[in-house]
Amino acid sequence: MKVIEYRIKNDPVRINVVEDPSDLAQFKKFIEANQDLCAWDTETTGLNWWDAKVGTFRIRLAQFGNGSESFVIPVEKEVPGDNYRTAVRWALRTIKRLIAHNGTYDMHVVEETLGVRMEELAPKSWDTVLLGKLVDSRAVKEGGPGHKLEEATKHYIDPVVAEEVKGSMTAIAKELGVKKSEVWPVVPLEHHGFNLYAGMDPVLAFRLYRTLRRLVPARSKKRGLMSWEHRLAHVCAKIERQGYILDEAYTRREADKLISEAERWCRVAAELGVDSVNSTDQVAEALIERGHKLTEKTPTGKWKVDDAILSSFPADPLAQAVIKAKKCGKWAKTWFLRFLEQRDSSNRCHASINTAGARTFRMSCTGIPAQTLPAGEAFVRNCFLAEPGHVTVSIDYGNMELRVMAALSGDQTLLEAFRNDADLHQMTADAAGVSRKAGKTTNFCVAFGGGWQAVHEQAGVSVEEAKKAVKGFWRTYPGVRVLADQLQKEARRKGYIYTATGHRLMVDRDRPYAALNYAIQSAARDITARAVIELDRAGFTPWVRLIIHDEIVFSFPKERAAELAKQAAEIMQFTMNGLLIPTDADIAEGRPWGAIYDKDTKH
DNA sequence: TAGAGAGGCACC
DNA sequence: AAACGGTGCCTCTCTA
Repeated sequence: MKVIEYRIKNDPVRINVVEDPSDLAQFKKFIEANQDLCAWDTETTGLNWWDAKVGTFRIRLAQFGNGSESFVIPVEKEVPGDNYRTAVRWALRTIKRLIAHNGTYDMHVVEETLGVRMEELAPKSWDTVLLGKLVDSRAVKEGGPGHKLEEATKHYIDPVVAEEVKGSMTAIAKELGVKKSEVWPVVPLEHHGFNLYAGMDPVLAFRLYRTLRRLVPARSKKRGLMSWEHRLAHVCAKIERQGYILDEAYTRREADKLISEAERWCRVAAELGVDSVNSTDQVAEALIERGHKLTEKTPTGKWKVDDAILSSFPADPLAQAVIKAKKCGKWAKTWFLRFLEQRDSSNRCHASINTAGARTFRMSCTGIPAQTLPAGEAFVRNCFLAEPGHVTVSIDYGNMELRVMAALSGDQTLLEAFRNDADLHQMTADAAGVSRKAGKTTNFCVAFGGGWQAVHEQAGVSVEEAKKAVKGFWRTYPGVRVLADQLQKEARRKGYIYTATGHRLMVDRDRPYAALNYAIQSAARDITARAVIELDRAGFTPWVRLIIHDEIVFSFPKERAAELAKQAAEIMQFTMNGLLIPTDADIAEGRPWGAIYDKDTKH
């Protein structure tokens, strides 16, 4: 056993690094003594846990600890009897309460590499990222504590420790002469700095747990949010695990087409003097040289050269080439090539779902960036297929955020409009004496915390019409005014608001108007989250593929698709303060996700 | 040479 | 009185 002595402020910390199977006796003693509550973590070769089957992803270390002592187990090292791996499996199953920082990842790791199912661990896990979000959901750049281990350590424990831990892997990479992103698979298991870094993780997670638990607002606790958020995370981890089938042939074909198209337009641009179409500086300079007048600048004083500006020179071959080259290149790399790179050995892509990603707790999704795929068309969505013999089904909420606004405010006119299925956008337009477009944009802008300026820019209507529309909105729906004022007052007085479900959301002092949107957005997220949990209870999770704000995508067996869609839609729909948030199911005729759009366009 | 910031563009 | 909320990700550019 190698022992590393460390200090957090003045508290001694002891890190025991197992060097020989005979050291495991001491480890087992420690686990037995700490089995009621113990923190853990893993170090791995990379992030793609789904590649464990093909061996390009491996677990290297597993660590367990409390606030003052930890053990580092070199699981990657092969020893007779497989003792290290057996000991880790035993520890994970013996500990009654596990603490981890972003534990979903580690659960994927040990499931794929050690065969410990996440179903065994998730129900007894606390995740310090989720607890941190409940305390303060803001990122560092938003003035909050942040949620990475280093950030949370800096904010809640000790900045010196955070700096040393954060800096240690950078220093090791430098020492080994590799990039920081490449250090994980090559750093020797017994490297002192690596052992310190690894051994400190569970110690910090344990300390964070103790601190954060106390700081979770009483109201959130009373509403059961701690366990509710963990349950949601568990369901989403199962969705990540099963993944979504990639249509490899289609994806490759479309990628190739886009790449050659992009190359063709890049050559045209190069002949006209721009060899880097994504460089706004170059493009601006070339356009000016070609005699065009640029008028708009960015906030930092550079020439603005976006799609709208490029499109204003329809006769210029350079502008057109830049538009096409950028679009094709971006689409190829962001969607098609990325999916091909990310897929596992059985051609499935695994999204990474951050169940409380945004400061409003809205989920965010990477890997399959489901929330930013081009909407309303099949092109990119066709990369993903329902299982063989299944069809894609998409169920979404109708007018979710506006209905939530109505339900939260209790505004009688809005509620009445929704109950009668009235054309709300026309209603706003008529009440304000403006166009339908101005009315529709106003409805959304107000829910986003916007004013006439936003309506003017987005709807493309005159300043006068925009002002008239916004004024009309507040006059017509006075209940929303009351709600917005209450929330702003609360935000100004306390610096935060509580949502309908009991989440505390910090509001910037200089942007109190954002409170209305936070309340709406967060409540809407909770309705979708509730649906995800209820669908899981009803056994639907194996069919869930993606969650996209107000939409859930399923792969249902073809013969049962209509029946299952109906059941799922009923589970998802929700009555909030007496107002129904209805759901609508789209059943595709085939396996590709995009087929739901083909169906629409046929009619 | 990695990381951060900015610009741009995809979405709810 | 008025105030546009929340994301992911690619590329270029500058900095340390």
